[in-house]
Amino acid sequence: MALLRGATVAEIRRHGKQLAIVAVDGRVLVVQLGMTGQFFFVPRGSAMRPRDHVHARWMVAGRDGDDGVMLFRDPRRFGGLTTLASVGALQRHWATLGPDALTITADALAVGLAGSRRAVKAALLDQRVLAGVGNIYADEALFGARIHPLRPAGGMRADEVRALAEAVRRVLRRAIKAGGSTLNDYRDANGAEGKFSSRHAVYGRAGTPCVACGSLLRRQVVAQRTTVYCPVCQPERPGAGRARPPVFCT
DNA sequence: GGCAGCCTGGTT
DNA sequence: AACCAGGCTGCC
Repeated sequence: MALLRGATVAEIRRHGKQLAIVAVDGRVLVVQLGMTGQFFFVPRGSAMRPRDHVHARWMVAGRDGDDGVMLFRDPRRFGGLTTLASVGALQRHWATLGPDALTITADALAVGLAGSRRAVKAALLDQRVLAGVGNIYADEALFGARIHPLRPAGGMRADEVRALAEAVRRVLRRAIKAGGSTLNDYRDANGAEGKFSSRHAVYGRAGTPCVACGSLLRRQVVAQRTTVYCPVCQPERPGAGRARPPVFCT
């Protein structure tokens, strides 16, 4: 099945980190970028040459004459393109995902974390619990909520779950506004880098001072992923009594 | 639950 | 040459 060949795009949807291009005839192309997948738009007449690792290309005709070629590149090939026959199939496909992280509520997050003894960071990365958070933003959100990544997921106080849900929404909103986090590969469809990496509070900053308290940030593998946190702001054993307000850096 | 494995490229 | 990386699946 051609990947939407001949289709007119009706709408683009997103849930968590998955993208869906819905055609007027009902076909759906589901896109998972993985770690290095990217869409790249080459305007007609552009001198840009397709680079390596192009796995799909679409000739596109825009409404306002912005024609060109849309490429799907993915050097590491962890991403994927899947076609579905209908929006109903898309809904079933996405039923396996948890609530979307951009709008996660404390109550919905509490449901996902309840009863689990695994590390809260592992739960945040589990797309069935929460859809849309990866390694960078899991660390950033945990820092924002002052929660140690190894705390048992089901052991959060209500105020901590609330702070964590807020931190997830906030860090994602701010990252999106900055165009995302470019470490090496990430670019938007016009080739622009994301500027949020320079504002990471913890990710990629192990061994440097915490922006909130000055303690040296610690690196530790959690849930098989590199994890950076502040051992002082994010205590392994939460202090009994009043919680300090979450700290966000700019 | 943890973990290897899928790939390539950049860094040490 | 070895190690590391933004994600996810499937096997123990």
